[in-house]
Amino acid sequence: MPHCQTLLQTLRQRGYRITPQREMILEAFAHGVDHVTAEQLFNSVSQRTRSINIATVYRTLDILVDEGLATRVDLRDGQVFYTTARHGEHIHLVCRHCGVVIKAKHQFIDPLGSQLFTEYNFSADLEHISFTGVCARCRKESVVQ
Amino acid sequence: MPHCQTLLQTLRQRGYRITPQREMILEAFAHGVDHVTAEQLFNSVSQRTRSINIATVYRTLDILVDEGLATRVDLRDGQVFYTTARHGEHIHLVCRHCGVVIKAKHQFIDPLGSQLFTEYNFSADLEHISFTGVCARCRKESVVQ
DNA sequence: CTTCTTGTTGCAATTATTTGCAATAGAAAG
DNA sequence: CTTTCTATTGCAAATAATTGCAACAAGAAG
Repeated sequence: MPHCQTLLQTLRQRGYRITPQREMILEAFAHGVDHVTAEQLFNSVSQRTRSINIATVYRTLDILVDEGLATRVDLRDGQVFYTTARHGEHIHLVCRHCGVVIKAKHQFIDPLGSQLFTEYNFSADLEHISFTGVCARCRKESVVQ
Repeated sequence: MPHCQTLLQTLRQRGYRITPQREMILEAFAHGVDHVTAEQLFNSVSQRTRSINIATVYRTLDILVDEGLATRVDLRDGQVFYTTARHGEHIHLVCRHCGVVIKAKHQFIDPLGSQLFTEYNFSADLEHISFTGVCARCRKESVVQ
């Protein structure tokens, strides 16, 4: 079953209505690249139909995030990206100096997830976590702390 | 030495000019509450002077983040907060369902920081990290995954 | 103290995101 | 299939955040 079908079914199960707009947004979202912005999704869907509004894209993405089906990734300089669980789990290491994004092995974060659950009864969404910091090159080049 | 003086000195050392606007913003930032929005800082400084512009607040906060002196915390529903390193290290657990924020012990994340440094030579900013997820109550009440 | 360089500011315009509301249309029930 | 309820949409307006640019001023140099 394609990933977008999974998303649609999940939303339906949770009481959301499936509209043509949502179908198209979810299809573009699930089949697209790793990270997309709301704007990119809107443009993608716009090529197929005129019955789509940027507000609807934002609202649909909000639902996905609230339901844990997507993650909002703030990769520096204000650009907000969205990503699905489909693209394999990994950690993003974002350099706040040069903006480079390093994909790190996800396993490093597993112990943390367990601890947060045990200690705080909190189920953290760690599928697509991202950390900011300074990469090796920028640390060498400048006196950036 | 007050925290705002430390911030000022650090910025000066790194080649930034110290303007009255920056002094006032940093003082409000360092002496204020744990988390503030750009808007709140602007209002705070506005009470003292008319020589302040919201754009300057945003630009100053951007510098602080780039320099690792502040952290941008996206606590759900679009509100962006900023926090300094002064307020003790801790992890934020933000429920994506009800929005509650739980402060967790910071020590849980230390091993991760070491691993990222060893494996990727990446120096992650883990002072004020925040994770989204679902809190215990919301997990009980609904069928939220 | 004065000069000079260039980083910083304020303003206004732009872009990004959210929201209120009336019209529309899923989907459950008959 | 039709009705009914109400979630969802599109639109326009509101709000949040960013950016270009000319005027200004911090701070180094003399």
